Amino acid sequence: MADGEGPAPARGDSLLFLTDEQLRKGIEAMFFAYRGFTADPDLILSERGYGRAHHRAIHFIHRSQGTTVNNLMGILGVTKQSLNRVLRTLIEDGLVRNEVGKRDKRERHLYLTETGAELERALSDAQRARMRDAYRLAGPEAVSGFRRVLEAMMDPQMQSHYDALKEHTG
Amino acid sequence: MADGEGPAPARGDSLLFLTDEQLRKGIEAMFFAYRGFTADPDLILSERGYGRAHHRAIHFIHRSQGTTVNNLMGILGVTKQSLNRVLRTLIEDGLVRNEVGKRDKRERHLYLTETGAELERALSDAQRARMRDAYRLAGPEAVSGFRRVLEAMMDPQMQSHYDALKEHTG
DNA sequence: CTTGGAAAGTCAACAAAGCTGACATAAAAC
DNA sequence: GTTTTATGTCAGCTTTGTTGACTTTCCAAG
Repeated sequence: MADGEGPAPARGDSLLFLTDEQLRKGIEAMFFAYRGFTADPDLILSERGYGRAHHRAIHFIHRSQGTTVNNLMGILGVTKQSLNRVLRTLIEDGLVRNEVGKRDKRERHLYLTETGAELERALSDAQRARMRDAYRLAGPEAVSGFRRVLEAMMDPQMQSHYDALKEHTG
Repeated sequence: MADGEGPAPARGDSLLFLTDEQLRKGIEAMFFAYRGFTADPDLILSERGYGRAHHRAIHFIHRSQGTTVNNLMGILGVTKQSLNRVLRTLIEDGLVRNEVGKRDKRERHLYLTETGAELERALSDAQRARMRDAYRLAGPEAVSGFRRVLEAMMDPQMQSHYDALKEHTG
């Protein structure tokens, strides 16, 4: 509560003095920013009768075309039943395609259809625009700091999902 | 898709070249990090039969003791009915106190009781610990970048709620 | 070849937390 | 004295999560 936003007093090189107030600001920043982060896609989604759960499924199917239901469950951290409800509507609506595995026929590999890819583009265009503007406003040095803190905030499990595609795509 | 994580090529001073891949990583970082961000409080809350909505109410009542229902609605961005359901249980359980306004008797000012403050401490201790560890891991320069990007990502409305307490508390 | 277990799908029931709409009361504002 | 504001409440609906039970398919190990 005491000194708040003043220049963060640091000891040594990487040891930080962090007041509860500074931490609280970080916590609230996450809260308010996450709202902005989802605001634009939410609008597009609600126009088409979908919700955030559909967005997440679409995003990660796009990111890893051919992924399985099981894998998607792990990434999204939801149950089979919860995910299935979302996938079923997306398949029925022709946004997602369901392909029986060749090696393992129990698995269903998930792909976006052209329609699905269109929605994905609309959603990620909006979200990327927001992210790009924020990056530009914050400046180049801020971007890497942003990412570093977020990565350090993840659970190790999620870190590995996050890292998964680093090798081949970035 | 092309060069991915390589050193971000910048043009001029504050103009950034941002590939879709870099932006996608930022988007996913937000997604996965938010899960870590809420994981610890969620555990504590579920032990006591509360949810995230209760946490948010408790947090912002603590932050601005004596705030009104109307104000809280604005901060949380939910309807009166939704907020009321949460507040009612918190008041019934003796975590929040409800005081008729002195100047304007229509208003109810909200305060945490001692029990409420205890839960708030448990929740924010956990959340601050996570935030502190992330900050320490990411290093001092990362922290300000983190905050700057998040602030730039907020909707202007939310920015003002976020800034509201900057003046008196930091 | 049989059996055990994994992947997927489905049904049912439930809960948290959001929404709209309608309505009531008290008090402030005009 | 009428209107508006702040709050609270009732009812009903939606989205998205949860358990638990059960089935089908099929890989893999015995």
